[in-house]
Amino acid sequence: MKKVTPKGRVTGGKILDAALDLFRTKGYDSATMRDIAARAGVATGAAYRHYRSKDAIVMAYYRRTFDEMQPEIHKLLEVPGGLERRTRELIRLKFKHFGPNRLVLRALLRNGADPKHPVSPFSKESKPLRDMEIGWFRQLLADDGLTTPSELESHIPEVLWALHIGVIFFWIADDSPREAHTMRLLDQGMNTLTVLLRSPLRSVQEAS
Amino acid sequence: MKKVTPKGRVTGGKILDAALDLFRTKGYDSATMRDIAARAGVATGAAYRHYRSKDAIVMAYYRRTFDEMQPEIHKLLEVPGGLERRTRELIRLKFKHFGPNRLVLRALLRNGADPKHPVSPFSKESKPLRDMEIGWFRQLLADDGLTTPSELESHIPEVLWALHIGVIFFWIADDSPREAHTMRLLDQGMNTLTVLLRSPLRSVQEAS
DNA sequence: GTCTATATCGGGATAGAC
DNA sequence: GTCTATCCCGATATAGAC
Repeated sequence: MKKVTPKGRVTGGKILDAALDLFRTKGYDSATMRDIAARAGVATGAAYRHYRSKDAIVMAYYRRTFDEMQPEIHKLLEVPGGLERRTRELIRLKFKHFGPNRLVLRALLRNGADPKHPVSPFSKESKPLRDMEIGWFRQLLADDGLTTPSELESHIPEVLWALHIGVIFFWIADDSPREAHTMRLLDQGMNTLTVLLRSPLRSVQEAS
Repeated sequence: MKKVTPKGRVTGGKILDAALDLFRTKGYDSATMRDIAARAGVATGAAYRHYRSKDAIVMAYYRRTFDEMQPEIHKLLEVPGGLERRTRELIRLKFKHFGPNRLVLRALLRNGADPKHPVSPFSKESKPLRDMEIGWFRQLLADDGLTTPSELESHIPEVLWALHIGVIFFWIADDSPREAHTMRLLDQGMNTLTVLLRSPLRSVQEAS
């Protein structure tokens, strides 16, 4: 946990890969740290050297996937388009990248309701990642002409981010075929939301 | 878990009380089953005879509180009033009764996102309780003149129930002073919601 | 600084004798 | 129903090889 040497990075990656593999096949709870370490070809103690806890492995997975999707996110943020469509596409991108390990995320969100817990999206440990994600929404809003009157006072991007977390919670819990419930929520909810965002918040009325 | 003898019911109650006591003072995680059993004056094994798991104790707490609030719920359902106000009051009632053990509920909702998990509000084990709660919302809607076209097809009460679970999730996670964020969400959200429910869903337009 | 090996602890859950 | 012993697993600690 001190320095990140090249060797350490490789081993850390091996452990992460082994863990994901086992999480997918056996499920998060059934995959023990001993299993994970064994499959990665290291001792259990070594696994704990790289990851503070079993949860931390899932966090690392989140972080890695987050990084991997950056190019697509930036592409999305560059091409213009309506707020509604772009917000929906942003969330769809998350679904696409995290989809293969949707059930693994459940393990993370178990403690998601506790802001004190390190792995909660609301924790101070998650702040750097959270701020970047909030930045996405701030830009989407700005591109749509909604610049906040006093930059410090408006929390609309944060609210949008919180809503998107809500959608993800819903998605994680959604056992309908092809997650149809979530897709419906996303389609209809985003529509409603943008309508709400438009009318009372803009000082200047702009036709869409 | 087989038969409920009078003696067993008393013991079960003692264990539940001891557990709640410890949960409040030490927190859910720190209160061990050994602690709980010891305080209740029984062996650890005995505790497991009455409750399948530690979670199951919290479920039993939920069930007991649910029963205790029934009189007030029914009173609420009897007196007429607007949909918006009554829905808000219904949720407020939950806050009132579960408030003293709000943090204990966190333990339950940890696995809330997994419909397969017995303690999830969405699980088949929770169905009886869930159906009763959905019934509340169905009645609120009916009293407001919204009878569903085809009784079997409309899922609006379920949706309302799911939203109310969302509010509770939010409440559990809310660390703002006096849970102010939740209260604001409740006030503003309910307003928006009823507006939405009214316009496109009613076949007959009624002025408020 | 990275990793192995192993011992140990704490706590949820279970089995079986009584 | 009770009680004890036991298992399992996450997490920690330690000593030493490289």
